[in-house]
Amino acid sequence: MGKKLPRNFYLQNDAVDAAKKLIGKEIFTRINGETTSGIITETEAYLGEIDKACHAYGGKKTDRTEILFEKGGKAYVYLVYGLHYLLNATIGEKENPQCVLIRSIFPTKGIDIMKWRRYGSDENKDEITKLTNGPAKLTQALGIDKKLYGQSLLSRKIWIEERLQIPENDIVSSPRVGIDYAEEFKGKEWRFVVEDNKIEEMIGK
DNA sequence: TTCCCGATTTACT
DNA sequence: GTAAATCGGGAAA
Repeated sequence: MGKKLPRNFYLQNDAVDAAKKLIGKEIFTRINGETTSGIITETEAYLGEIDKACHAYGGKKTDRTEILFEKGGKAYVYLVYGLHYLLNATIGEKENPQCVLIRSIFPTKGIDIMKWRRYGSDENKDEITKLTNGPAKLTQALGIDKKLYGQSLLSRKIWIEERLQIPENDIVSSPRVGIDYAEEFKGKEWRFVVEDNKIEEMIGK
């Protein structure tokens, strides 16, 4: 079993570094006694007050964003397009509202449970990676919704563990997705991806 | 109180 | 390739 990431990991004041380091870690939820997990394969960094793509840009504190301003290591969950919940890990000391969006995971534990949550049955025969290869897909599979807003990432409901050491060369950076409004920040390569087949090689599937 | 539109997914043509 | 689904945050009025 892996080791839970310590509080200190989330207190660094550099979401870009944190986003890179979260690649290859394993995220778990335990909802209604059912444990599900996956290895993180895609992340994006949101750099807080200075970042026009970040919800806390300009220090904007609202009911939705207030958790970003607390000490790092919490789940920032919010609804997009009226339909989908997205999950972020908050990063930084108090009053430093950075975060990392988890955009894709490689399913590991509780795969049948995740299939039920996504498809309403465990019969689906799509490639396993399709189960959780999107920011809203993985929240649905992991059973994450508004109830986990603000939940500590060192809790029993949701947490992240050490897992794979991904070689630097296997992590590809690119511009973030869906933030064209962010002007000079839209080109920043603050998105990090490792290919699914690298994960498969490393865990021997 | 009204109005606009989004850090997406899925099912169409 | 385009469009529908569907909620609520937050700015404007």
